[in-house]
Amino acid sequence: MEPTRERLLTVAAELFAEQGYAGTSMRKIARAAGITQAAIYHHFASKEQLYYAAVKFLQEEKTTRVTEQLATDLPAEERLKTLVQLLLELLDADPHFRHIYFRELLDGDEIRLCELATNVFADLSHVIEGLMRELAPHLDSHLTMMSVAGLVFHHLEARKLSPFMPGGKSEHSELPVLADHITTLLLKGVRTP
Amino acid sequence: MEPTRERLLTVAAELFAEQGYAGTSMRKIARAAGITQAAIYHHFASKEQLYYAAVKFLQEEKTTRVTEQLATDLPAEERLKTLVQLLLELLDADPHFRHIYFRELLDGDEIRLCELATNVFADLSHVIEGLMRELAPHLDSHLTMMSVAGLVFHHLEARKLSPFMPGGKSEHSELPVLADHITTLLLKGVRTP
DNA sequence: GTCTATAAGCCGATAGAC
DNA sequence: GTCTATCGGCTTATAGAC
Repeated sequence: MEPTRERLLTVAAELFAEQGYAGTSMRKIARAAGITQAAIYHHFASKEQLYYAAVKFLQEEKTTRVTEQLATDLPAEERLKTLVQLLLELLDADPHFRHIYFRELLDGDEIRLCELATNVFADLSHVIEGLMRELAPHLDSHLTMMSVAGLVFHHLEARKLSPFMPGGKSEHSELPVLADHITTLLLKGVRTP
Repeated sequence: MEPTRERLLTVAAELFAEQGYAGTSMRKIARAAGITQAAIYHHFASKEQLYYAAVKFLQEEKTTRVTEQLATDLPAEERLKTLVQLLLELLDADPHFRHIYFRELLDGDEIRLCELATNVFADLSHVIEGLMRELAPHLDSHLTMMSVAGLVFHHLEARKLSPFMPGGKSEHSELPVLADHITTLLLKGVRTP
């Protein structure tokens, strides 16, 4: 791919993730990419098309590592631990992807959400759903998978809010602490010591 | 309160929740409120002050019902069921509040998140945290409380995405189904049938 | 492939009449 | 308390030179 086009996609994805669609102007993107605003239109027909392309670009090659590391013959409980830890690391390292996920959940129409599910989450969600079916055959594996996603995404994103909530401590932002909490909750619930 | 001011707060809260801060213009708000854009400035000094006031307005009297219904002498497990069900109903009925929560999580600075935690969530979060401490003394009650919030918020918001994810069915959008799933997961985890 | 220049319109905010 | 009119600036997008 042409370097300018790729640079545009990179900076656009960052800005859209940080400031949202309406909050990001073509001028900001151009300045961050080191060209003028008019030059963007040589690469993309409109702001909306640039947004779509940037979101798609941000999503590529995101899920391979997780699916690979889960294809082992370890017991299901161990694979769940690995899964939660990897998801936390992956999404912690990529706040832009996380933010775009939330923004699409809020603003995305059916078409974009369908694309998100099929193009980005397809492999990963099937692996998670399969693991949950193996681990908890008596539960609805779709809902269990969505619970895993909700726990990971929300705990990571709520670290900004967490210090102001009752009992919030700085350790609650550490990934191993979150991983241990989520894994324990999923495996045993709140009742079993 | 003057009726125009209250109408402004209502429509502004809706628009900010639906389209975000940058995506909502003073002209849109004015049109929805039935006055001209300039007239808003008689009631609020700036767009930012209107946003703060609208968010605060949306948040008032949101938590009283939950805290009241949890102040019973039922066993802790029953109170958890009631809590999850009430939270789901409350947040399902108020998508604007839900969206503002996510938008503040993404865009809010420390000051606004601190205000959110103390002005809006204070009572409710303390009640939930206390319940979780009673129910699971061996776990970190802060993290358990944040998990409850994450599960409820995410399951409700992800209903738009859910149909495109593996195993997604229309029943997964029904509140009793979600309530049962979340409660079971919290109480027993995924392993116990 | 990038530039300058510009069109056409929306933005937040203000001034002043009523 | 709401209006009309307006300012200066920013927006997306296009035209045309290089």
